[in-house]
Amino acid sequence: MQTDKVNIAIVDDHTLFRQGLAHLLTESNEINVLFDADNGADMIKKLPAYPLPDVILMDITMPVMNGYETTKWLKANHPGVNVLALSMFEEDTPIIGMLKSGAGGYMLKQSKAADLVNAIKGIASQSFYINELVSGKLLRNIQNNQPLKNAPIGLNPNELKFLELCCSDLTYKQIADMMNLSPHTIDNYREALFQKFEVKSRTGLVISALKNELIKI
Amino acid sequence: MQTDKVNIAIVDDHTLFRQGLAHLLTESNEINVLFDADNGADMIKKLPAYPLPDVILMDITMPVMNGYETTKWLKANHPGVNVLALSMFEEDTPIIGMLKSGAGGYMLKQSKAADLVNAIKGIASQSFYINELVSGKLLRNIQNNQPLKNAPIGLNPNELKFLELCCSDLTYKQIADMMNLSPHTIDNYREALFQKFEVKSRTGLVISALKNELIKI
DNA sequence: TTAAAAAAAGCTGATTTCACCCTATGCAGA
DNA sequence: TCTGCATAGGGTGAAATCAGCTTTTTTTAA
Repeated sequence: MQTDKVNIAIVDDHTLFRQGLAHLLTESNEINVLFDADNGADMIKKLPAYPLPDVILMDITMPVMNGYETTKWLKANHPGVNVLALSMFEEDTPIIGMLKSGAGGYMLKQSKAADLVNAIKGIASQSFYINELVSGKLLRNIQNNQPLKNAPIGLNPNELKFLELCCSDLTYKQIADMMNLSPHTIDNYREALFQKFEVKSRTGLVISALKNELIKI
Repeated sequence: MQTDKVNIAIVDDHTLFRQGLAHLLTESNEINVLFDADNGADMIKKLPAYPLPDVILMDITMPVMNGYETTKWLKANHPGVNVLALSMFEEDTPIIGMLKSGAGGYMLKQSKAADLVNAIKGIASQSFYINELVSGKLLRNIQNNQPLKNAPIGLNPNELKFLELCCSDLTYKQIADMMNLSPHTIDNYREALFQKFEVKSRTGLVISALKNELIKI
């Protein structure tokens, strides 16, 4: 019946995906899509105009305000709203990162629609939804009992800026100039990021950053 | 009326996107989605089971068989079927590349649904659909009258394999070992690809390959 | 079968990147 | 006040990467 429907919102920067998903979910008759938004900032702007959603489907990499920040904002300002992360990648970092930011579940865009509907219903009723993908990561996290990337998203604004400039044909020297910093300082950033991402080359860094949905190309 | 509907198929490896889009387009009442497929090989398998589509919406980067190959196969085996490329990027290379492969149009996944419906109807009736994105590229192609990347997709299997291995933490030496080639030969590939992509570093190469939808991470 | 083209392998040197070493400053908490 | 920590800056040397050119082998086409 109408009143039992789960009210959701969708935040993703690809219009066709977002609107397509809205139609797909609406057809399930168990979900009501209140609104959709292009990115976190857009969502914050639209939020007051609608009833508070039960669940928000959240993309991670988006322009202006990404999924990590937006989820943290939601938990600070509307702790009752549940967040279900939607991503293309199944790396440790974005999964743990989104959960730590406050998401109650993590689904791949390669999922089947029925599984997504289940996840939305689960998260609406229990505030979390642990699928195999997530439980596997959590289990390994415990079994290895080393903290296993539980704080890998801690990038300061300068490091993030550097990371973005890394994804280009620019040399480190050129990046240093663009950021008005000494090449040595840039080298510190490089060093720090190599350790955080456990990579040995700039290329590895770029690939990791993309898979961890920290940057967008 | 029913019989005027445009029959289409959707080929894309992200299930939620593909199915969402199918629902979205079905609602327009002008489009009938016959079937969808995970990649080119899957499409070829499913094609005989349905009436021949008027238009096929084609993603570019897909596992097993990508959009370029699949479009070429369609033009060779079912020249009457129109292909509309769907991509996240607006680089020259994939646009020109898909058009050369035989696509009749090119749309971004950031497009609005109404624009996509227009493109589908246009391509169904005229076999092509030239939006601003495509016409701009074509115009520049003529104005600069240098061939402007009209043959940038010409990678042999070894180069493609090398390109994929480049998107990692591996050193060139390790790549040479994995491909059972001398590091010097690898250096030749690197040199050739740097020229084709007009880049000066391995990082630039990786970013270009991703934007040109030649590889998938 | 011979010439041309392409692929593979090689060399050298300049530049960039990588890995470790260090110091100084400012700020928060014990 | 002292300590720890994060940020910023600096230096050195080894390794990897980049750029350009040459040679050999294989394939293709005339």
